[in-house]
Amino acid sequence: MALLESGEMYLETILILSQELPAVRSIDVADRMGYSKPSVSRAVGILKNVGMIEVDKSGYITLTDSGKAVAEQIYDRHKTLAKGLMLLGVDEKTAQDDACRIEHYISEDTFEAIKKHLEQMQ
Amino acid sequence: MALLESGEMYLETILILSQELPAVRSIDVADRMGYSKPSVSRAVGILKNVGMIEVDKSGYITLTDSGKAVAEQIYDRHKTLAKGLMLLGVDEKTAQDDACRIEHYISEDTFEAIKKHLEQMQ
DNA sequence: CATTATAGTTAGCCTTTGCTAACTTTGCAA
DNA sequence: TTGCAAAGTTAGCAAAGGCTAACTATAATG
Repeated sequence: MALLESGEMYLETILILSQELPAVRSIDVADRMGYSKPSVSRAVGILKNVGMIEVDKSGYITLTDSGKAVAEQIYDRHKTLAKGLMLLGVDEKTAQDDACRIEHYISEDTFEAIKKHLEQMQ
Repeated sequence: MALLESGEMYLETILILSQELPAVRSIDVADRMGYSKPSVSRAVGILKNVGMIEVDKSGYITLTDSGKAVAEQIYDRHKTLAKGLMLLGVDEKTAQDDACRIEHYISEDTFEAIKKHLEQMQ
């Protein structure tokens, strides 16, 4: 009953949606991720159980401090990696897609090294 | 009955072992990857069925042309990514581990862009 | 108020990819 | 030749994370 890479994607999506919408519901997450309602329902239940999000009686989802920390870390990675790949000449769509996968699989050390390198490049 | 990221890892491991050993058996793959014999047995069966490897009556495994193409692509990515990360200051162990994961998740475009960039850096 | 659309949940299936337990098969050595 | 060790297979479990079908609950509309 865990949630690993997929959990990170849910949290990142919730963060992004919370910057776009006045309130985030499961259905918004499902629409954005292209997943079914039951898949999101289960993921939301798990993320709630592990203390990453809170869901009020109206079904509005908010990130807890720890959930926000994870979401922001991943989103930060996403933006940095995507921007970096575009800097290397990769087209926007591909850069976004690849960043979206890589972001879950690199260590903190590697991310920091890449980030520093990209800063020096400019 | 497919084999995706895991299949790539099996093929890469078979390629590496075939450069180290006179012949590669399932047990060698199991030992190297730290997997159980049944896990490898199934993977070998699938890779054989999809035409990525051949297994003779003695149990010796060889890559087919298509299997070798995949294995070499992944191994090439691995070496390039790991070397690149070390160039950015990531320690060897971390670079190896991260390369081992990233190698399965990037597009050809992204890999080529990274490779070109690393070449220009030197 | 009754109906319908929207949101969420429950139950249960499927695939991938690991595992253990328990066989079978084979080869070598006493 | 018997007999064990090493290699491989079979059967079946587990977890993660998608899915559909079908239900419930709520909200909005005629």
